[in-house]
Amino acid sequence: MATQRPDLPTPPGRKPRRAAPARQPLSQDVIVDTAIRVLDAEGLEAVTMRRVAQELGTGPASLYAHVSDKEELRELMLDRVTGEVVLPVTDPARWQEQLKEIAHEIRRVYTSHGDIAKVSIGLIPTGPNLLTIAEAQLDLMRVGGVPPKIAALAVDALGMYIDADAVEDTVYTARLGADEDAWEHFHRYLNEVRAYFRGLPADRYPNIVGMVAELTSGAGDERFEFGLDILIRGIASYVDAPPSA
Amino acid sequence: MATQRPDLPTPPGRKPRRAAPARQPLSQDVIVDTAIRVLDAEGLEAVTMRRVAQELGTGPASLYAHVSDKEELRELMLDRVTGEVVLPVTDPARWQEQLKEIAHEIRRVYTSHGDIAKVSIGLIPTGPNLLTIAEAQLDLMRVGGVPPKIAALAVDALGMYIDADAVEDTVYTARLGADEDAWEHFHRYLNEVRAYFRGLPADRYPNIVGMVAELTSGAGDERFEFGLDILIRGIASYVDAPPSA
DNA sequence: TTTAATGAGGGAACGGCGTTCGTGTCAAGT
DNA sequence: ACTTGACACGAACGCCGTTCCCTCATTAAA
Repeated sequence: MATQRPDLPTPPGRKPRRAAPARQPLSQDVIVDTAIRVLDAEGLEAVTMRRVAQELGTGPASLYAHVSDKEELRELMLDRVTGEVVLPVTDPARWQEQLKEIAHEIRRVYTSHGDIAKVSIGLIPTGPNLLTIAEAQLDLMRVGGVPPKIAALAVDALGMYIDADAVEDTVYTARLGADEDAWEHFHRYLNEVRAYFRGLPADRYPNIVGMVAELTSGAGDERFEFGLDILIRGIASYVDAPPSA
Repeated sequence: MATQRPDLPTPPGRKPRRAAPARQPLSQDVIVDTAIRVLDAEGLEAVTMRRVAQELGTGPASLYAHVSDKEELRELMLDRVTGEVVLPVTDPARWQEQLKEIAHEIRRVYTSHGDIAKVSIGLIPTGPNLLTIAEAQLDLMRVGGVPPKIAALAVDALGMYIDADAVEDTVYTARLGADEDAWEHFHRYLNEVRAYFRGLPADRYPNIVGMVAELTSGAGDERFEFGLDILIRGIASYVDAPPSA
């Protein structure tokens, strides 16, 4: 950083001011901002107290005045990120499509922020942004005629599916950093898996061997869409009466 | 440890034997065994190289002759655990029920082994035990008349759902150790969440406020069963023709 | 205007982590 | 009897989250 030179005596007529003359004053917001910048650039594992502090030109101890915990910082990051999700205006005629749109949107936001989905998994959503999303989903299912109990569980199941997919996505994207040949490595690995499946004993694993193509095909988007379709169909199967509003 | 005293000369007539006289000879199997014992007792976070080594009465460096990585150890643990899953014999008439039975069985095994589900998430299943499970699931869907492409994706979606549910389950079970009053703490927290939901502005979150009971009810088992039902219904909705065999 | 209280900032340290290096030790092969 | 090679492991490196405690700018009270 070299903003300080303690080896030189203070010149006369100049009071020895604080170390960093005009740095931003360190608040929860700027900490979360910085943490997300590190997350985007190097993944969730790189978001350590020390790293964030260093990025702000200070020591790790300074963060604990604004954030109680590393866990709290992670949850704050998640809430900040979920604020980027854009929700549609409920259209009763398209409730199933809109449910899918929301899922795709969440996935888009998650996968654009490294491994952040890992924070979401196994966390009861209480942040305002996540609540707004849940509200939109519940609204769509209400106008679609899904029974309340089913709708409540569907929010849960959808969330789990989106989280798990996003995590899976980023696991293989983030392997070996975001170097240019990460894709090549991934494809190499996928081909290894394919060869491994094909080479399995056909008498013990007839279905797997016979379905290698189906099991290993599908880029992230397509696979996600299919799984989503299964879920939405399942949800829709509970609809008895048409919506009233 | 103090099993050795290099500062004293070796007494005559006694060859200075190895430190530990008759310890088990350290193999990949005993390492995985020990790791799982720690996992069961104190959770996945406690499974560190040092901890496992200590449990075996040795240093962490010794493990690296049998296990390349902590990550590899985790995957070996997962594979060992999935070996406990008991699979039904395919009965075409009950393919949907049996698909559910498998899911429940996996969940039972996972939740009986601490946070092990965290390892499963975002990992292409290549271990023999996980492959056997996938084979059974594919077989059930084949006889059920589910199109191969859908079946392949369904295996994935089911796995994600089971993993995510098991993780969520253990997150709140494992909070504050497995002390006797962990449940009480959990219920206290759940009541806080309920009160928080009820206190939300009803104009912005009408559905959430109106569905507090549905959203926060359901012990793990019931919730899991409902989500599973949604998934199976979705899968079944793709069945066009009845099975041939 | 002076003084006292407040509380954020941050240097240093503690205990623990994954992993590597180099050395020691022993059993099997020659 | 000697070599060799695989395994065991003490020690160390560079990380980590978190806490202790002192410095010091700011602010409220006198």
